[in-house]
Amino acid sequence: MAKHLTTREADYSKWYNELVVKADLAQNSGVRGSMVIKPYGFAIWERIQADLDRRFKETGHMNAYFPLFIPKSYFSKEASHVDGFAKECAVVTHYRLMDDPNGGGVVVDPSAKLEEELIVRPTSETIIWDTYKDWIQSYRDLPILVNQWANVVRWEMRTRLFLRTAEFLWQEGHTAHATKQEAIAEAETMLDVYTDFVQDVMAIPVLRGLKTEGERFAGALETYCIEALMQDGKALQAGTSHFLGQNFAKAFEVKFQNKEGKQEYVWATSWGVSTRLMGALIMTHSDDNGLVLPPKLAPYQVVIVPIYKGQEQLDAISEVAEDLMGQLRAKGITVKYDNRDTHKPGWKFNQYELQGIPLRIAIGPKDLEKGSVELARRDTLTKQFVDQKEVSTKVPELLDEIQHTLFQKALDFREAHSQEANSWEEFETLMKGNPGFVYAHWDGTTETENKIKELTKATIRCIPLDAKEEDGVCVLTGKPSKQRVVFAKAY
RNA sequence: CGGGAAGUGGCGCAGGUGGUAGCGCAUCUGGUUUGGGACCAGAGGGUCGCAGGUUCGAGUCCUGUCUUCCCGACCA
Repeated sequence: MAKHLTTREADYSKWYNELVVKADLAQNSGVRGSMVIKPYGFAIWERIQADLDRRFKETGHMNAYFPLFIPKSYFSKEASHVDGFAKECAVVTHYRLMDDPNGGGVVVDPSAKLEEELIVRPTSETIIWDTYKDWIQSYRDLPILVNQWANVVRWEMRTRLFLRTAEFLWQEGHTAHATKQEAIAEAETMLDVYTDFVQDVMAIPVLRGLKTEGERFAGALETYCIEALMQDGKALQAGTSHFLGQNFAKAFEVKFQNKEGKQEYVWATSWGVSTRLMGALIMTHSDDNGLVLPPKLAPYQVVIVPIYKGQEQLDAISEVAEDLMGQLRAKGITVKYDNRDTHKPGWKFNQYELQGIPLRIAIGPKDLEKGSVELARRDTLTKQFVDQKEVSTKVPELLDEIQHTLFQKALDFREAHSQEANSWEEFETLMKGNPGFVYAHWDGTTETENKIKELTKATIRCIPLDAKEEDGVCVLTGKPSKQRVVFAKAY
C-alpha cells in the first residue's frame, strides 16, 4: 500500500525521478533519451511559455519558425560552433524505406541516400543566419528581433527527465543589430527578462553572471547566464543569453550598408531557456510529499474536494462549492472542483499534494453546519477552518503569500548554502560534498579552471555581474585575482 | 564511448537441476464505505524483448541482436 515517494534524504535522484512520474509530469518513452510530457506537466510548461512569450513581445520581439533540418555544410561555416555540437548531432542520411528483402519489416533503402546529409537542429543559429542574409541589406532592416518556440535534438549520452533529454522543447531568440553596443544591450535585456521571470513567476532565486571562456556557448563572445541552486546543493543553469559578436555574420556573409554607405557585418545575440526549467522548478520547491508549485505556475491554484455521504449531501456541498468557484474565478483564480465519486477524499488529498496544487478546500457535513470550509496550504501543509464568506478574500491573500514564501524559502536556502573558500584545503574539503555556491578567487585561466574541475568536479558557474572588486589570490595557483567567482557542482 | 544491471499481464516482481506461467498493485463486476491513499466477494488480462539454435519438449540452456536503466567522460 505504501505509495510514498522515496525521501530526498534517502536518494535525491530517485526522489526526483519518482516525483516526475508519480505527479504525472512526464515519463520515459520507447525512444532512447526522449520523454513523453504528460498533460499535467505540459500544462505547467504552457504557463511558462505563455508568461515568457508575453515578456518577449513586450520587449519588441516577434515569433517565427525555422526548419528542423539543417544542411550539414551550414554547420562547418562557424568553426567553434561546429566543435561545440558535432559530437551530439542526429543526422538524416536517407529519405526512403523499403520492404526488407530478408523478411518482415522495413529497411532503409540504400538507393535513397541524400546528396547532402541533414542535421536535426541542436540549435538554430546556422539556419537562421543563412536566412538573415536575405533579410538584411541596409541599417534600415535592423534590428531583427525574432524568437522561435521549437524542439531541438542533442544526442546526449546520459539523459534524465526534463534535466537532460535527447529532444527538448525550448525557445531560442536570435537578434541582429547594427552596432556592438546595441547587441550587448539586447543580450543584457534578455538576461533581465529571464531573471524577472524565473524569480517572480517560478519563485526561484538566481545568480546573474558571465560564463568563463571555457563554459561559453560555442560561437559566442560572451555568455550571460542565470544560475539556480537545487536542494541537493548542486547548481543548475536556468537560462543563457549570448552576445555572438560578428561571428555568425562573418560565417554567413551577413553585411549591411550603414548610414555612411559602408558595408559592415551585423552584430548578433541568441538566448534560450528550455524544458529544463521544469527540473529547476521541481528541485527548488518540492518536498517528500511531492511537487510544490508556485501559484503563478499552477495549472489549478485551488482544488475543492467534497466530503459526503449520499447524493443529497453531495448536492448541498456542490451548491456551496459552485458558489465559491464563481467568486474565485471572478478574481482570476483557477479552480477545480473534484466531485468524482470514483475516488475517496483521502485519495484526492494525497493526489493533489503529489501534484502540488497550492491550496485545497475541503467541504464536508461539518462545514455545512458551521458555514465553514477547511483550507489547506500545500507549501506549509497546514490547515485552517475559514468562514465561507471569507474564502474569496482569504484565497488570493494566501496565494500571494505562498508565492512569496516559496521564493523567500529558496533564497534562504541559497544564502545558507553560499560560502567563501580562501585556501585550497578549504576548497577541496567543501567540494567533497555538494556544498552549494562557493565563492573563491581564480586566476582567470581556462587551464586552472580545468584543473580544478579535474580535481574536485566543481565548475565555475559564473563570474557574478554584481561582484565587488576585492584583491585576493587564486585558490589553486596563488596568482593574483581581482574578484571572486562562483564555483559549484552542476547538473 | 568505457563499466555494470535488466527485459515475463498496465506497473513492480517470482519463476534451483528444461515439462507448457504465478504473486502484489492496478483494472472490471457486485455490495458495504467516503473528514488523510477503504473493505469483502468474484472476474478478466501474458505467443515470457526479438531472431536463430539444442531438445520429444525452452521463460529456463547456447548464439546473435535490439532496447531500457544505473555509474563514468560530454551537455540547456
